[in-house]
Amino acid sequence: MADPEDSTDTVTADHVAAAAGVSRWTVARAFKKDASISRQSRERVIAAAEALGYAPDLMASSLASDRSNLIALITNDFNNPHKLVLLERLTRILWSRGWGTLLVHMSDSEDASAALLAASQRRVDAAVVIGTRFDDKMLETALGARRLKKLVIFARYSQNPNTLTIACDDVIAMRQMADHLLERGYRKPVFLAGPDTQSAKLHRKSTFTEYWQDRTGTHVPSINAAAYDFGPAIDRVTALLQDRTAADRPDVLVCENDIIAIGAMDAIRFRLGLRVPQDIAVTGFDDIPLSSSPAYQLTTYRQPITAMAECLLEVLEGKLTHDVALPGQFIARQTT
Amino acid sequence: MADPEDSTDTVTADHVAAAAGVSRWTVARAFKKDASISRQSRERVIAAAEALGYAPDLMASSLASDRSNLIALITNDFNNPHKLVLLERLTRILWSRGWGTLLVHMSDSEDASAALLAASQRRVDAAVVIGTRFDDKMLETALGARRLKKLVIFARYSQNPNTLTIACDDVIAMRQMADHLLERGYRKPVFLAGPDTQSAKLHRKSTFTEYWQDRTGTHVPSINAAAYDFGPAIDRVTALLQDRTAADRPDVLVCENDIIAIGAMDAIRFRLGLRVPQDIAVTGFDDIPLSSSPAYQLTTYRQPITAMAECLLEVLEGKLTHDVALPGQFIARQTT
DNA sequence: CACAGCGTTGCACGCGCGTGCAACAATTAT
DNA sequence: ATAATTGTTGCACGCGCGTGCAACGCTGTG
Repeated sequence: MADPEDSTDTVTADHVAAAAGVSRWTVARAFKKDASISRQSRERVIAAAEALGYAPDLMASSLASDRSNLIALITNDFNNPHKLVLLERLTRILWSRGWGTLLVHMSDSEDASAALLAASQRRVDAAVVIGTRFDDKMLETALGARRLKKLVIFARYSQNPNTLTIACDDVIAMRQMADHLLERGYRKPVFLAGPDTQSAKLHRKSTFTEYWQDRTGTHVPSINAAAYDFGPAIDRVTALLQDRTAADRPDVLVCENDIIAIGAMDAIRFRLGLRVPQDIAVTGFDDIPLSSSPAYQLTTYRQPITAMAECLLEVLEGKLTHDVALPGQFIARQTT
Repeated sequence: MADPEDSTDTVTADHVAAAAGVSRWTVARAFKKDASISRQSRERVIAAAEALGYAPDLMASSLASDRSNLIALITNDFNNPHKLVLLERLTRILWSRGWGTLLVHMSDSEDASAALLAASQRRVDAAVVIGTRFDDKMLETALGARRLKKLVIFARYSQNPNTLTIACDDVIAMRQMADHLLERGYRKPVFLAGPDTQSAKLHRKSTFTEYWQDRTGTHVPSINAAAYDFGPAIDRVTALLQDRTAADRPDVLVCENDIIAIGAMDAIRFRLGLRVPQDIAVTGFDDIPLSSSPAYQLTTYRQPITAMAECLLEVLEGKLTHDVALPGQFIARQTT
């Protein structure tokens, strides 16, 4: 689709150098932030580059240096709309700071190795696993085989020592959530979690149940949805609640995230004919766009995605080398 | 995060060649599909590569050849959950065929140039604009400045001659939708479209209104939501319907896509206190996951994403050089 | 006027692999 | 047995740019 009348192929730094009457390396310097170059040289080069339509070839640059300015964004769970929010924020912020983002699909846990391999073959400077459950051991073997400079777990926790975690502070969040529920008079919560995995999980369930135990002395039962999706949540909640009398029901379903909470609400309203929050209250986590729609008005907790992305930038620049858990924002709506 | 005890840095084809007792080029051949190489050589090389943990450097390969096997996926509208479906399908299929996907955020129309520039700097083999409205003229100037091998418009239509369109066949789809509505007895549709743009739009509105005119002789009024998001759709539909008597209302809202249809349903049910479909019917387009939830049960039309992705592969491989519009699947649910 | 000090510029070499061709070995036909 | 054919292997050169160093020119001081 290139214009045939102008098939100068690619214009390289050499062409610009010739046009500007300098050497190729001066051209490179003109495009480098803090390079040692005089103002007039830079201006001449930039003008020549503009005229020729030159832009540095990042791929060749990656080969010559040992930085690619490429980040692999690895995820698998495309059912949760929250992923879209994460992807949007990360790509926008990363690109604005000069990082390219390679989107990699990790279809299943066994596939982690392939995903990491693909990333390393592209010379990425780091791989970021986004809000995704995966098996920690699997990850370790994958890491062993394919060497990556950095591996960041984003919006999830991992115990893996070769890994850096950037996440929302589940502990602060769930305590605030519990305080809110106690204040509103709820006394019989059930925790609805996603699929149970060995690791890289969230701390929401354990924090909530332990804190609730501490404050009230009562145990919080918990159940699992088969996937982080509303369908399985509907099934699980329906199975939990059907044939129960009002006295026998929980008074609030504390859900691990919004998409599950939305499934829970659908089950409560459309399968069981009950009302939210009058019959059963519901809370979520993430504050996905749908949660603020009039149909749901979900009480939830918003992750500090932008702040987390800023942390990621610092990690990429090597300024940050330890795990980070950031507080988000509690959002009370109509479901509690 | 690399193991310190094994800092062999990167292992190149030369290392494998030495280990296998062949030349570097034989190593390259071993990894090439239809290369001229004997079976035992290949096996020796593969074994050596395995032992050393070698995988070809795709970045260096791109530099040497003129193919990067990289595709830029350009999008801007991260509000629509359908984007997540598109991204998931495309990345999965493309990676499985050896293509890497660079996710690029095109924040606004003026930014198209920057997005295309970023893509070209990474030497992408093609850029795919995904289900996104954009200004066609803007795109052309951007194309002129930064040369790309191929530019594909995916899930949208474009008149731009330098562009290839792969989309769902809106004409077939909307005629089927209209037939369905006529059959069910609806007679007063209103078309709810997204923001009005000059080009790269969809053919849904024009097809529906023209076909309806042909079959019934009546004009179809149409309105626009300010964005492809449920919030603006709620506002627009509320403004349309409030203060109207039942006789004065449309009997069906034909929406350009599901997320707008869901906003329309929310407005009808929660703002106006009416029922779907008894008071007003609603149709969508895309069949996003939420549309099948018990809360919505939306009548809609599913785009043939997998088939479209297959077409994209053929375009990338140069086997296909003309626009494609593929039929999808009509899905009748409870909102009509 | 000479010299140090500094800002600026040029250059050899290499990053890891692909292309196209030439040389070579293995196989078959004459 | 020799020549022609096919299959297999090796290699020079280059892709576009970064790194580190050496050389250059300029200013100001003794």
